[in-house]
Amino acid sequence: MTKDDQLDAAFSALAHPARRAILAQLAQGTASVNALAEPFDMTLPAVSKHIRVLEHAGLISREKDAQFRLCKLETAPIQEIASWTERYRSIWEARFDTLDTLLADMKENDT
Amino acid sequence: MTKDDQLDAAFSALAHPARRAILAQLAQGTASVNALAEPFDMTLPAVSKHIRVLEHAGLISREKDAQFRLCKLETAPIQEIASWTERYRSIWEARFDTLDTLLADMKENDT
DNA sequence: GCATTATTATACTAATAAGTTAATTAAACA
DNA sequence: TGTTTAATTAACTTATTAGTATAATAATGC
Repeated sequence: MTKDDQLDAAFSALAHPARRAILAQLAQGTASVNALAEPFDMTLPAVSKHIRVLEHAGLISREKDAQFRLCKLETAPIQEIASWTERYRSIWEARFDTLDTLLADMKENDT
Repeated sequence: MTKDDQLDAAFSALAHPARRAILAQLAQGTASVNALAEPFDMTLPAVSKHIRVLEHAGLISREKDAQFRLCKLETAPIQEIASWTERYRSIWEARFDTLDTLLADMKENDT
């Protein structure tokens, strides 16, 4: 899988609020599928599918524990995304500086 | 539009390599639709649609200039995503520390 | 006014996504 | 062994996505 494919999968997986909510739950620690499904107004197979999508994107891993499948957050794809956003930081900071200068100017000139 | 919807739109828009490539082009400065389409092996209407998706997600804005529609990168949604990833930074740093400690341990004990 | 250039709209196809219900697998437990 | 609990698979529906070709709009420049 190319880097682009990995980003495709990660961005696409994160483009659903239920899946982001599942990751937020997993930030508190590992959990079973049933536990993860509990807060949602959705059938279990639907949640199961969301979990598969997250796993396919490498955002979670799974471990069998008796009759449970414990899900665990994996951060690598999130780090990839964070690093992708960094390429744009200089742009937004430059624009913020511009806005900042403009605001300072306005204050100085009492406009 | 709720914050969740904004993130949905942004993540979803970024889940296509052509759209990320368009943003990369726009990081160099504004550009017309034709200029943006040039590097792609794709029809113009297809690129036009990708641009609409980016605009809908707030990732670009447009300005009419004669017969051209100049596209401009907008960083707000990228900042939102960067900020979303930050919630998980403590987790990946903690794990890195663990790995780090483990490696140091191995070295110390010559295992 | 008319041809050219830039862009979008329309109409269509094929693939994928998100959800459902019902059936199945697999381990635990009594 | 039979039942319960956990989770997935299968089959299906509906909606959306990504692309195409072709037609339409809109401004420019001769």
